[in-house]
Amino acid sequence: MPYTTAEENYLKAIWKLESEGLHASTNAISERLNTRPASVTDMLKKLTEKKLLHYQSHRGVKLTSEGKKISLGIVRRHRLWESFLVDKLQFPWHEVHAIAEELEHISNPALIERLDRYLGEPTTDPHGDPIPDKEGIIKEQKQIPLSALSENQPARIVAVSDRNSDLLELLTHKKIKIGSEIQVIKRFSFDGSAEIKLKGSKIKITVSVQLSDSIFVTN
Amino acid sequence: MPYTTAEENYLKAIWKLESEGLHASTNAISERLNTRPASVTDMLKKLTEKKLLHYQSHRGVKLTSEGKKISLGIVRRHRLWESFLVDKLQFPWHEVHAIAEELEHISNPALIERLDRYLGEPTTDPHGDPIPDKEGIIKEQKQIPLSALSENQPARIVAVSDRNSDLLELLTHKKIKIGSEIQVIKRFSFDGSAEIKLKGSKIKITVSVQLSDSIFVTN
DNA sequence: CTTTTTTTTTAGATTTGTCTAAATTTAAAC
DNA sequence: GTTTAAATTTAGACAAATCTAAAAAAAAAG
Repeated sequence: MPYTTAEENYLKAIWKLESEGLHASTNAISERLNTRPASVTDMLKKLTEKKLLHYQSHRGVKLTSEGKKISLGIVRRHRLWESFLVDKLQFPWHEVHAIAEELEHISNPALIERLDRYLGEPTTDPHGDPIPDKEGIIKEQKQIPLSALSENQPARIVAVSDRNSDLLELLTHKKIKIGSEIQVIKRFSFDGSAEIKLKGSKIKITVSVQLSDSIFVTN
Repeated sequence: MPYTTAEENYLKAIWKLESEGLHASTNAISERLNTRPASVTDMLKKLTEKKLLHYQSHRGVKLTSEGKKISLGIVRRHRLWESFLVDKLQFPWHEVHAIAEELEHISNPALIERLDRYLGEPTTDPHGDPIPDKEGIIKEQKQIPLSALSENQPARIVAVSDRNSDLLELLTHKKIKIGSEIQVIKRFSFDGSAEIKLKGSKIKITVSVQLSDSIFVTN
């Protein structure tokens, strides 16, 4: 019942791949976790024995429903701690991901329940990602990357990738926030960059492909 | 520079023994950590190589000044988290020690600094133990166990052992709190038990030796 | 000051999570 | 459809932290 930090990191990585609609292959997991593929194979076998994964050699893995449950618990803890760090300790959002990666492995249920209540039972974390509830139910809102938004279509930023702290620093600098109303003025096929406008501001902001792939909007 | 959880647990155990005026012998450490003496010997060697301990075979250990610094950092984190859990998350104090044992190993300096500020830079934790400051300076207040307090001598409870969650439950039940003014009415040499009176209350409370060894007072 | 007991250390094994290098399987290219 | 390339797994090794059993050292008892 108690999983190691290593096991939890694998579960979370696999869950993320699945939730991004990607195939959880040995290589994909090894890239996310910065470990060698051979190590991944070993762990996949171990987690399969524990009935957390469906695994067939050379075919990648899928979480079992138990595996999903565990993963959602980890994601919940991670996102609650991120909320705590930003809302209560006033951390700039780009600093919180790494710290939450450590805090998420402390799995005392009473702690998480009290933390949740203390924070006012938030439904999204500082990056706009939904926080699974106690039962592991997560409200995925339909969202598309800014790179897929058509020109002139008004939209609202609902989330940004939390993986890269440099990205978040850039967003802060350009004053791009969760909840901002946004519109793509023009997109350039040469490099995929786009000029966007934030509601309530006259100035145009140029965003690179890399950036528009990391910003998620809804309309 | 980054120490493992196991290393930190040894350092903290040794620091505690030293701060209780005890000799940090292999056996004493092994009892505190619930490990076998053979394992302790191995770790003592390892920590000695890292210049955190002075160690001579069969002679026990002492912390070096670097070892002391590291230990005080761990103690600081532990006590700050305990304060957070009680003051902010409203945990009953007897539940917080175990959780803080996990949180204390997260050693992000910015996190601890912000937590400290958020809590109002507290100087003692919920059990009355002093919290080392950022520089590792700890204000030890002179305190004696209640078992050493003479009859009728008025005193104030300044701390209680935090090691045993059952103890804290008992204290809560008997309404014995940090800061309570207290007096030993009579002590019985048969079993070392004592009858005490709390200021502002008529009723006498009987405390066992075990209990009076775990309550610390000043006068 | 020997003998016995206790404490501590050594020696060797085990588990977990990782690695490298080589072998194998699957997928892609021609 | 072979051949080549990429992905995955196997085999074997290693470091960390633990254990048991046995040996050695120190302390206590006589």
